Amino acid sequence: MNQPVHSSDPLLSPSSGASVSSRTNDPVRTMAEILTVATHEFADKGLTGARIDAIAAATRTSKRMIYYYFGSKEGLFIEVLETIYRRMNDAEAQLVIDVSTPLLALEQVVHFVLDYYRHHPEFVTLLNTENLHKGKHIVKSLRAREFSSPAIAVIHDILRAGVSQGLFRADISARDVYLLIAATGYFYMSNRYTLSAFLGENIDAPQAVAQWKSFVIDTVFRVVNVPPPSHP
Amino acid sequence: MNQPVHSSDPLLSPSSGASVSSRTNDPVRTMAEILTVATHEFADKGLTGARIDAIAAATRTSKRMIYYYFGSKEGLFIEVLETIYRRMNDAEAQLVIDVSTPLLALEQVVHFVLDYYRHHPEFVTLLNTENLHKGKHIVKSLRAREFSSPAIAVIHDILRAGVSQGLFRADISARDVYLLIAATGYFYMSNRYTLSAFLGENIDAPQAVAQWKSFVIDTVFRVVNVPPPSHP
Amino acid sequence: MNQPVHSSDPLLSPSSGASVSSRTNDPVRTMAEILTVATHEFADKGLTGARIDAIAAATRTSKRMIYYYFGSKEGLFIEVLETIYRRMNDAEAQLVIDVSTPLLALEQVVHFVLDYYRHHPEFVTLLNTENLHKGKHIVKSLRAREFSSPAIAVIHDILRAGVSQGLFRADISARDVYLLIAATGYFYMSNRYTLSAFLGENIDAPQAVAQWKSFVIDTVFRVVNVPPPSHP
Amino acid sequence: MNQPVHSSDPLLSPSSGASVSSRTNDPVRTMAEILTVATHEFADKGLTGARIDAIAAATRTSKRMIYYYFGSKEGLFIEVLETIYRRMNDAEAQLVIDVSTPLLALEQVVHFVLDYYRHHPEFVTLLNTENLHKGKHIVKSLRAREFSSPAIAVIHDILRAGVSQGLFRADISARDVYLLIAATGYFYMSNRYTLSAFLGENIDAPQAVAQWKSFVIDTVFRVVNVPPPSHP
DNA sequence: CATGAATGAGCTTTCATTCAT
DNA sequence: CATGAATGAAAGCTCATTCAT
Repeated sequence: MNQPVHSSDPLLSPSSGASVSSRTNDPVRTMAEILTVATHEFADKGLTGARIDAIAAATRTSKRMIYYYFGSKEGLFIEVLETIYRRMNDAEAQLVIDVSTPLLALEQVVHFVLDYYRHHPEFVTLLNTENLHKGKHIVKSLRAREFSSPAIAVIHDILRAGVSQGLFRADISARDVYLLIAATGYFYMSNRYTLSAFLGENIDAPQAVAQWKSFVIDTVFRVVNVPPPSHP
Repeated sequence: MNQPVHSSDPLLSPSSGASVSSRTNDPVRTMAEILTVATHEFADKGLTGARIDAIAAATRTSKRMIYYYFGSKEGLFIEVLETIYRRMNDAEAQLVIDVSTPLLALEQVVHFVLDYYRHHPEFVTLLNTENLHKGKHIVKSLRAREFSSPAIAVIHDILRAGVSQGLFRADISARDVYLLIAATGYFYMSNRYTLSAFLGENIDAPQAVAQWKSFVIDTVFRVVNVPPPSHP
Repeated sequence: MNQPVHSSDPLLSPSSGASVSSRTNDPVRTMAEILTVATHEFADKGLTGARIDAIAAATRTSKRMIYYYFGSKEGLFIEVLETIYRRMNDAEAQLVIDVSTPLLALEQVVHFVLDYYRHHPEFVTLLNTENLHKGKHIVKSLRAREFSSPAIAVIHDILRAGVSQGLFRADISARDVYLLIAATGYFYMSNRYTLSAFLGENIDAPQAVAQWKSFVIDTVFRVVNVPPPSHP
Repeated sequence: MNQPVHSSDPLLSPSSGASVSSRTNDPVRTMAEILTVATHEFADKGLTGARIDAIAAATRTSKRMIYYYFGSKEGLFIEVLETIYRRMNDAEAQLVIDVSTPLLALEQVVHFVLDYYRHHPEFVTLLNTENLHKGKHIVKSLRAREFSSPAIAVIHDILRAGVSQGLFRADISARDVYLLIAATGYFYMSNRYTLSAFLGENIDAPQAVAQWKSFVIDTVFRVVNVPPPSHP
């Protein structure tokens, strides 16, 4: 209902590349530009705080085109969500990890996840925004269902390798380990402003970030290791 | 001064204090009512999404009174933030914990924190909203600086007791343990909608919640226990 | 660009330009209409007393368009100021005066200035309003700097001619003569209500106006002349 | 309808001086304070721009008292007008001038009037405000009718003395001379901001003011004299 | 494909004024 | 005399969206 003419239409609109007569008609580029700008605006201001005017102004196109391509503010937001999800999925999919050294592999995963949040603050705020709206947009997205969470699969492989090497305990799920890593990384990033005020320290300082990361790694190691601590 | 007498009054409506018949002039009640309603609205819609009209409509007062008492939408939001922070602080301060059994005590803290987030979803969304705005309101609040995070102090005492009983390792800070607990509880609650969509399961189901809680408890135990797992 | 076609149109309403049937999209006309109405409202009520609602209501457009074109109430006021300044400038520029008869020419200038204030009461109140605000809007206007006060130039030429004919004294500036004429005309018009109350007479009566005008002409003659003409 | 209890009420409210039991009850002082503050506010912002809240805040009393004493915003404005008129009248009445030297006396009057406007900018803006409202408040004032414009009387005496000394021509009215002086002084002061912008010079500079004043004196001399003084 | 003009509904905020005590 | 609480009406301004070309 919202994307009329895409690249999936070989006839009818020789867009994209070097078209024939029209001047700036490059729908693919236009849509991409809108999406980029919208991602920043939504991440910066939230869904209700974002302004269609502001997005249009930061673009080489006009407000009208946003409606032409995305139908509505919500339609645009949905595509923004899809985009950032896909990007994270793609990044996870490129995680190349040597499961023959499970502990090292786990450490790499922690690094990846925590760094990803840190380097993509818009991912964090956009997810928060979507959760504020009780996930109503992501469930409307068909494409969102395609994402396979490669990171969980990776962790799964690592855990299996660790178990078979006698390093890890067996009764633990990749899902839980993933959630643990995600939680520690996400929370630290998402709540950095209120945490800094609350704790009276600058949570964002490189030293603090590094210390937290090593604490998380240590925690994850303790979670997967066998023998388990002898707590009664 | 902020959560006075609501509908929870023993009798019907001879509002607060010793007045008998007056219908209006009860500033304490008026302010409290505004704050209560505003907390819900801001938690539900965010700062920009919240509507002063909606808040006023859900109140026995008028829009005008909101500005009389709170000056602006932002002023109201700041007081809402202060209120929820104070409430959490008060709740933490009432944590009565027997440090003579450190593991049990830790478990109780985890229960408390995770339950608190679960039972106060508005706390979670309001903090997210404040972080979306980069913490600009909480730093304006003078009162916010008075909060002492009793939970961290409690954890501190527990850790010390555990160490002196030879149960816990010594090189761990109460701050990190607190953040670990908070992160796992907060993230699970805050992101429950996107997580449910992403994982393809209902994260909110009582069983899932219980399983996560026990995973967190297990994780915390492993973090504090000595001897540490023998990872090289 | 600012006073286009109004009700003074020869035919009925095929508004401006070459359009035939369109009812709305005529920005030039829309802006001009807003400016005309706003000039009256600001002149009548002052800057703070003027109501955007009232301006919009007296227009075929909506309040929204005022903000679309002028950005804010102050922005609109600035353009109103520019407009009335330009109009006076244009009027002065069309003063065709024969300097070969300097006394007659001076008299014509006095007539022009005093008549201009009298026939443009909005010019007087708008300038008063701007001065109440300490000239903060006119300094923001770039266009206002282009106005060249043709009247002073005209007086300058008259004075030079008068001197070379041996009629006028030489040590007098066009600026001072202009200010003298402006002061007498402006004050009489601007303060007509309080003056009438204060003097107990109707300053506005045609006879009073005529008498004042001849007094001013006499005064100006005396100021420039050496020796003064022995007119009884 | 607007001043309930004044000093004209010997019984009923032993206010003013050192009262018996009540604390700050000094209606005379309170009213005077309100009037002073209101004069500044109205002069600074105009009638519609002035804020009752602002006036009350700058006072030791409350908003309620303004209504108690003056009835309404307009009632307060009327009394402010009366006050400044009375003050000018009083100042004029104290003009002591030696009519035996008519030219010197005239010069003193010019100095007085121009200096009065210069030192009482609020007088100028308040009159402008009243004229914006077409003098509707001053006509409501009974007291305003008592003012006798002593300055005109003074000029009248000077002119008569000058005529009898053979210095001045006889066919000139004190009213016109007064208006001429007032116009030049008032206009220069009232329009100083727009004039400065329009002329591209700082009309307010002491040198410019002095030059204008001597031009006005010269003009007045020329107006009254017959034969004109042969000042080169 | 693209654009500038237009819009109705609703937003936050302000104001002079009055009520209850 | 005095005060803090309360208020209805309306102010200036903004928003997502659509129309005409």
